[in-house]
Order: sequence, then structure tokens, then C-alpha cells
Amino acid sequence: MNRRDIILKLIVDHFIKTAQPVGSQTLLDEYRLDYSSATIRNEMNTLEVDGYLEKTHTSSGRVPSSKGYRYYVDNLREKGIDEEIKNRIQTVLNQKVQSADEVIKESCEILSHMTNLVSIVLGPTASEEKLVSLQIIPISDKSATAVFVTDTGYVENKTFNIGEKIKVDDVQSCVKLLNERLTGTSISELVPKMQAIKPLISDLIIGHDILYQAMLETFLRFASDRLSLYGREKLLEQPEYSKDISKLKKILSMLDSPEALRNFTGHDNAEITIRIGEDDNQYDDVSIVSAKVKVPGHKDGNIAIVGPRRMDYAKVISYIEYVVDEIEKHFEKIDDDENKKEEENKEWKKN
Amino acid sequence: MNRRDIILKLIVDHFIKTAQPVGSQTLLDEYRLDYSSATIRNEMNTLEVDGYLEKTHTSSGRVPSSKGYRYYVDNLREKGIDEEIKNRIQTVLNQKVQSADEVIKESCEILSHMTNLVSIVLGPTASEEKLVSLQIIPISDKSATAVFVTDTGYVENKTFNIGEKIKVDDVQSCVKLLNERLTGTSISELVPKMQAIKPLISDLIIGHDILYQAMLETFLRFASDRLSLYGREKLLEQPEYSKDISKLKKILSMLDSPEALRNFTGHDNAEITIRIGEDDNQYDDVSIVSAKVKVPGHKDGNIAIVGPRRMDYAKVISYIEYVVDEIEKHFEKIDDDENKKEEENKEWKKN
DNA sequence: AGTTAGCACTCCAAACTAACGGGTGCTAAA
DNA sequence: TTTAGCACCCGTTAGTTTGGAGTGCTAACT
Repeated sequence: MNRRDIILKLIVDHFIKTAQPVGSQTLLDEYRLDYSSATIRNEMNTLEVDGYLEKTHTSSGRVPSSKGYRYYVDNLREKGIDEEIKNRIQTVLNQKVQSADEVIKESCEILSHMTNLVSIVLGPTASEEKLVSLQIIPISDKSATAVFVTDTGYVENKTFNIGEKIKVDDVQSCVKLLNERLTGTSISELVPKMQAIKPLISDLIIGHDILYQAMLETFLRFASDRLSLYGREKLLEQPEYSKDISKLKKILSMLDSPEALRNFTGHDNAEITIRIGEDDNQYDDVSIVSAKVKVPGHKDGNIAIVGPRRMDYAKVISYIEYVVDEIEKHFEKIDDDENKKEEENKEWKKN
Repeated sequence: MNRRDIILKLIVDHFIKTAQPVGSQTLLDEYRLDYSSATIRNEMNTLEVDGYLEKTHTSSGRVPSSKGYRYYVDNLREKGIDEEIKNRIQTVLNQKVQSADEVIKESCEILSHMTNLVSIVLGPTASEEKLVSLQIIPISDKSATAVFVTDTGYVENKTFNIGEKIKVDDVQSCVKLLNERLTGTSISELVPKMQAIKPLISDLIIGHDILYQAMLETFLRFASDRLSLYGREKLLEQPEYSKDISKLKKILSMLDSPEALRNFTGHDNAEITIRIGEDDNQYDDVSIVSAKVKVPGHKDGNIAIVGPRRMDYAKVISYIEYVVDEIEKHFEKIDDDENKKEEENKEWKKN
């Protein structure tokens, strides 16, 4: 690594650690370099001219620019990973009972805990899932619960008050009808199909409008974004927000906007997408490291870590890579075992 | 209302509005009182001696003490209620489709929105609920989802990966067994009963330990606190937190602690419980107004509004009272209609 | 030619100062 | 009992000073 890179790396490292602009002397004091502060200053100057560093005012230390972070992330960051997260993740994976969703959820909690940042799980967009079952379960003489399940094991439910307007039988026959007509339908087609079925329902059932509305509502809930956040409160620990609460508002408003989050987590085919806050943007100080998670038998999902631009990219990226890798390996292995077993079964039957 | 009370009321009102200590002159300027500032000062002094007011330093305006707020809440607050919240709540209630849970949830969102505070729904403690149904729904050749429903229409689910260790049949028979043995069991007895059943399962099923674990885990999830928060982000708008982020941390940590929340919302039989932050407490600056919600056919739940001690009690209390009243009236009415209808039916059959 | 010591210069942050003003309590008169 | 008047308190704000961490430039040194 050439001298300029070393200096850039150290500046970014130091700034990530302290959240303070870094000066030439500090750098020298902290990391015994074998060239003088003047040399460092020269290098810093060219780094600034080239757009990797910025000054907060004419005579202050330097701060990495967005471009500087990018370069750091792409070329300079160290890739080690510490033992603690390994242990923790392995502990989770060793509890064999867990479904993929649960494993991912728990892993994200660990990620959030160990980075002091917010982690998010973006489920696959629901629209492609198919409804596989629709059941009605009477729970008292006054009410019944309808349970809807998709082919990924996602469950929605809706409780009906049975009574004057709606009879148990009505709900039953409605469910029967929907079951016949809707199983196998993908979530995105659910609402249009429902519209087509509407006349049938109104022929059949007394309280049809209410039932219809209720079902429709439940289907809409299906389509809503499946997104979980962990460790929101961790943000309060970040020094950038202790002064300036408005920055905190910005990042929290982003976390409240599923669209924004979907927007900034990887769409392309990359395994890992790194979004570094750009100055021109509404979310100028927000960085997002996101990774695609592929589990056999599931649609691809994403997990991501969200934090201020000054986040410990080296750590965050290596952690998230590790976590995703381990999760994928884990479930591939399970999948393989299954297949092998199945083949054995076939062999067996053949003989 | 005597003069002292008037003055105390105005001080509390003004402080709630401005979050600034209130002085005698300001009071005079803002609300044309017909006695002099000196008189006000005298009254303030006795109010302070009696413990209703506090000074932040020797010569500053007064701030209500905890006792002052209490007195205000009990005796001085105005009880009007404005039209906007009425309209909003009525809009919600008019969507007849909604179940109680949904109505409560939406009402709380409105409450949070209109008070700029956090509102919470504390479901009834789950332990009394009874399991009414346990179903297994195959969703692919590799997985199946078990769905559990309680007598209040609460649904939990757990997805199993079918395969080497677990067969569909195993899950089926396990569910069948549990269905026979566990329907009607209350949540709190679920775990002990499971333990009793354990030997049966291990006799019956190959992957029994995994299945057993999974079921157990789901039951534990049942027992976990059912609690929703709305409008967390609203807290950032409160002026007390713009300076002092540590206060914000305190209140957020409280919101993250279901135990603390349960602790500070009404246990006794009162319809409304008002907790005002006490200085000696860890949560010194947190006030909670909570109300019991009774809906026919449901266990009692609570809704509450959480905010800094300086909250607009008059508004919050009247809103929450209104909301709870309306919700209760709404569902009682539905219930009555049902009963009437049923009686009519009986009449009918008799003739 | 690249490196570095030296130096003048910049500007923020922290510390100090002064003035202001909103607040108090007390006293004495109405 | 109320209130005008007054001395006093102290936090806030604005202005000033100072110190220090930082810069860039130049000239001397490898």
C-alpha cells in the first residue's frame, strides 16, 4: 500500500473512531509514522484536491468525503473478523429448530448489538408469494378467526364477530368459495381476483359487503411491506446525534419509510451493496450496507445495517458478509442433507 | 376557584405550553389578572412552601412539582374536548368491519398523532387465554406451518422444515396429539402440560426433540407480552429532549421495557390511572396516563399515553377518556344488538 | 526531487467579562 | 390584605481574549 493510501486509511480509521476531524500531527502522534507531519500535510492536500478528503473550515483537520469513504471501502479496509460474532452466530445456528426467518431475525439482533447500529431485515416483496391455504377457525359462538397462509409460511389472520349481520355459515361458505377460487393465487393478483369473485359472494351470503371488505383488508395487509428493524435505540449512542437532534430525526424518518429503505438496499445482483450518504441527498448522512440472503426454497431477502456515514465499514461489512455466508451455508447444508436422503430413499425403493 | 388555585392552574398551563419556568410578571402579561405581580409572587411563595411549585434556581420562575401536577390533574384541569378527535374516532368506529383489536390500534394511532406523544396498547396478559385450535398446514413438500389460535382470536404460527429429521406424518400426528391434549388449556399451563406430554411424543415420533422444542418455543411466544407502541418518533418533537438527549434515552429505555410499562399502568380497578414522574425514581421525567378498556367478550386491556412529565394532562386525559368511552359504547352496542337478535330468534322458534 | 524544519497565519473552542433582564423577597405605605 | 418600590440574584447572551490544533508556504536538507 502506497503512502497516500496509508494516510487516507489512517484518517478514515481515526475519524470513524473519534468522530473528530483529523490533523497531521494527531496522525503522527497516534500511529508512529516514519515521515514528518509536513509530508503528511502535503499528502493530505493532494488527497483533498483529488476529492477524498474535506475540511470543515480553512484550518481544521480533514474529514473523509463520500468519495474518500468509497475508496476506503473498496480498497483500504481490513477484512478480519473477530471471534465474538462468530461464536454468537454459531450459537444461533446450532439451535437446529429455527426456521430461516427466525435465524435471520436473531442474527440481525446480534449484528445490531455488535455494531451499535440499526439492522433491518427486508423480506422478499410479498407480491410473488402464493396463497396456499385459507382456513376458518371458530373460537367462540360470537367470533371466528380466518387464517391465511402463503407458500413461504407467512401467516395473516382476521377475526370476525359473528352475529346479526354475519353468520358462521356465511363465513364458512365464503371461505370455502375463496379457497376454491384463490388458492395458488399470488398476492399481487389477490385483489383483482377478489373483485371478480365479488358478485358470487354477494349472491351467496347475507353480510357480503362486510365480509368482502374484511377479506380485502386482510389481503392488503399481506401485500404490505415485511420489514423489521432492530436496535433503533442504538443510534442514540452515536456521538453525531448527541449534539444535533435534527440529524437523528432524518435518519429515523428514513427508517420509518419502507420505500426509502427498499430504495437504498441493493437491487442489482451484487451480494453486497454499500450505499454511502451523498451530500446532495435528503439522506445525506445515512449509509447503508446491505446484503442479499439466499436460502433454498425461499425468495431472496435482504439484510442491511443502517447508520451515520461515519460508520465502521470494515467491521460492518465483514460482519454482514460473515453472517450472510454462514446463514446460507447452514441452510444449503440442510437442503443438501435432504436431497441426499431423498436419493437414498429412491435407491431403496428401486431395489 | 380561589386565587391560589387560579394561579397554580395558570402556571401549570403556561409551563405545559412553553416548557419555560413561569414568573409573576409573565403570568400577569399573558393572562390579564386583576391583582399585582407582588400578590402573585406571594401566592407563588406559599405554593412553593406547600410543595406545589419548584424553582430551578434562587431567582427564576416557578415550575410545577410532581405534587403540583397531581393537584392540577385532580382539581384544576379543564375537561373540554375538541371536535377533531371526535370526528377522527367516529370515522374509525364507522368502519364497521373492524374487530376490537383493530379499532383500538387505530384509535391509539390517532391519540398519538393528536397529542404528539407515544401511545401504547397493552393487551390483556396472555396467560388466561385458552388455546382453541392447533392446525397444521402443508405449504410445500419441504415445509409446513403450524397455526395456533386462542379464544381471543390471537394467532401464532411456526413453520417447520420437513425433511430428514422430521416427516410430515410426524408433524401431523404430533399436532393431532397436541390438539387432543391441549385444546382448552390456558397459555400459562401450556408449558407444564407440554412437559407432561413429552414422553408421549417421544414414543410416537422420530424427530421428537426438535418438534418438542419448536412447539415449546411457539408457546413461549404466546406468553410474551402483547404490547404495541405508536408514535415513538413524536418524542423527538418535545422541547425537553432537543437539548438533553439523555432524558430521551431514559424514556425510550422505559418504552423498551414491557415490565416497566406494565408496572406503571393501572392495576387497580380505576378506569383511569395517572402516573406522574416522581423525582426519586429512575423514570423521574416520565408520566403515563392509562385507561382500562373493556370490550364484551374480551379480557380487559389497557391503553396508555406516555410522555415527559410536562405533558398536556387536560388534553391527554380528556382524549383518552373519550376514546375509551366511545370504543366501549361501540362494542357494547354491537353486543346488545346481538343479544336482541338472539332473543328475537328464540321468540320466533317458540311460536 | 522528495522530505522536513520553521514560521506566519487561520479559526474554532473554551474561558473570561460585562451587561441585561426576568425573576425574586422584603419593606413600608395604601 | 394588597401593592408599589427597591435591592438583589443569577442565568443568558454577547463580546473579548487566549490557547491550541490545524494549515500552507518557503527554504534548507537529504
